[in-house]
Amino acid sequence: MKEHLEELLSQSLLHLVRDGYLGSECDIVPQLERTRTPEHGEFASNIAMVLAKRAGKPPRELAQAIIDKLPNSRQLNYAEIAGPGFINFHMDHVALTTVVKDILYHGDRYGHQPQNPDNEVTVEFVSANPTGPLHVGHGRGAAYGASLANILQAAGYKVQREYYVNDHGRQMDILAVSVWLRYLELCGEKLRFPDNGYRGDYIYNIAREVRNEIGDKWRFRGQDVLDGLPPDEAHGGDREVHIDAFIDRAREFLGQAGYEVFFETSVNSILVDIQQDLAAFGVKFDYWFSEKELEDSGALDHAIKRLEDNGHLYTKDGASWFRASELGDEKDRVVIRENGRTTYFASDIAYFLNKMERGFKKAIYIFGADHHGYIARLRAAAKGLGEDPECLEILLVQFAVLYRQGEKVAMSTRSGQFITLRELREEVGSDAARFFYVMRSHDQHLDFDLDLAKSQSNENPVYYIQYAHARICSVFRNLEEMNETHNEAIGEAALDLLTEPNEIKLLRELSRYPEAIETAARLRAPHQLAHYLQSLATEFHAYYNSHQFLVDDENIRNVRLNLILAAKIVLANGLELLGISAPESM
RNA sequence: GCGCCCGUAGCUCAACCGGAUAGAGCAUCAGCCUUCUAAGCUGAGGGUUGCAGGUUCGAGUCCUGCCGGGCGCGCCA
Repeated sequence: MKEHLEELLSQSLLHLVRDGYLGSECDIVPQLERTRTPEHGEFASNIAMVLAKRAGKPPRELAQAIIDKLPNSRQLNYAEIAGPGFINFHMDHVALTTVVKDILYHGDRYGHQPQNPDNEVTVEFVSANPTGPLHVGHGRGAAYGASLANILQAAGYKVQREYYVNDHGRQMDILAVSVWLRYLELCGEKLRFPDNGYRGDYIYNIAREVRNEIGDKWRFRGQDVLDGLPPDEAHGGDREVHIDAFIDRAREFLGQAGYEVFFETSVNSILVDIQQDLAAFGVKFDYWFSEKELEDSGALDHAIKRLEDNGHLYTKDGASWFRASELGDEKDRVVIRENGRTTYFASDIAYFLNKMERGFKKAIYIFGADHHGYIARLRAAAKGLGEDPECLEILLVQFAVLYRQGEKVAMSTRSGQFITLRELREEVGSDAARFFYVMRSHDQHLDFDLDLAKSQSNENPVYYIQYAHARICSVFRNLEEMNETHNEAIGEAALDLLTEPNEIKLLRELSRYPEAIETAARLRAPHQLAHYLQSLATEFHAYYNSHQFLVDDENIRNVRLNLILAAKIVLANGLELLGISAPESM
């Protein structure tokens, strides 16, 4: 409906340009937007006010000229000037009822654009280090990323969902050592656990796993392990120095083979856990990208060489630096350390280049708000690589702050004090959690009241939407019990009977779905879809309460069934994109 | 100190390149189940969009300053 109007407007403007009314050039795309109130019709355009200066005419006069040149259309009832120069478009009834036909015809494809293979994007999200289970902070990124990816796909993008696995760095070493220490404890050794180690219960579980596999093969006397290590923070030392010495000690005692057992088992065990967790949350990835792979495949060297060739690297203090400050970052960045190892940032650069070389037009990154420093850094990297920085898009998801009994819940992975995504899912359910996470704009802080989510889960807005879907299903069940069938053809022939105010409002809402998808995709705003579904459910519930569907008159009955079937389809489509189930009954 | 994000109803939040009378839910108050699921519906009250300027036909939205909150500023990952 909107597209049709845009076409009409463009033709009118074209006429005016040809007649010399608007001056030489007119490349302005007509802006159409939904009106706030029905008195202003379905759509309004401010085009006359925008072009008034250029045309040298008062806005209202220009508006009249535009209206005069509008081609005839049976969908458009009339257009009128309002206020300072708005053009309000009042649609014909047939334009609204056609929507029902469209929806029943297209089914779960309604409102979704055909996939354009030339518009390929990669969306990277979650990418949490495999050092522990996902917590509720990761949940928001997961829900947001998954929903956004689905919405982009519905809007016609070809989407690849990626998870970057940091299976390489020092944090992983700390993890392996933490597991080894817990393993020694299980063997009966008494050791002091480092301040900087990972403390969660899951570390014990992995240690137990290793021990079940290989018994006491890697047991050493606790005293020998600790002997001569620099003091930990609690004893007046430096926790980083202490843990690094511990890592060296582990490599020394365990040897290459033994160290790998702890390292690999830890990473794999946690990764599998994360994968299962996300799958149960309805979040699927097309590609789990391994950081280690970057080094092994030569992609890392390749990217660094590209920077070098482009003249963006220099050497200082034995390290290799990227001249990021000349490309918009606040300071230069090390890519190869004095000790010869590449930095985490070097991997980021290589990964981005890899994405571009795989042919993506756009690489979308979804990061937690604490990563905002990455924006300038990665953009500099893109420029340094000679890639278009416009291909890089970083979306920051603000923190979800948990509240329990009115108190902020403190969280830290290292201390093992966090609420896991799994716990949240089990407590409030996947559907409610998915909805809560995306019902707010991603750039807003999210207050997640656990007690409220748990105790009052029946009042979650998600149930309101699902209930609308279930009610419609119930109507059709009742129809069957009455030994009646729904005849869509009769309904379609009777579309002009949909004249009740509640029906008009529902029709209007249904016609807005394609626009909601388009807006949500363009603004990277799944919450737009969440809000749309809420107001669609509102219109349905209002209709349900004011009119009977299963009436004797077969024209009215069937046309109303057509309408609510259309509503059911759109509700299910929208919920699907948000990763939420559409139950047949509740 | 420097940088990024945010500030809208009692609470949690919407408001699509700057558009018309700033909207929902929760909470509060008053109503609606002999008929398709009351996890529902109808109605009411509730606002100087943090403050002060500026830009223009028009500002919650853009610019400047201030106030308040969050986060970030490693040869960490």
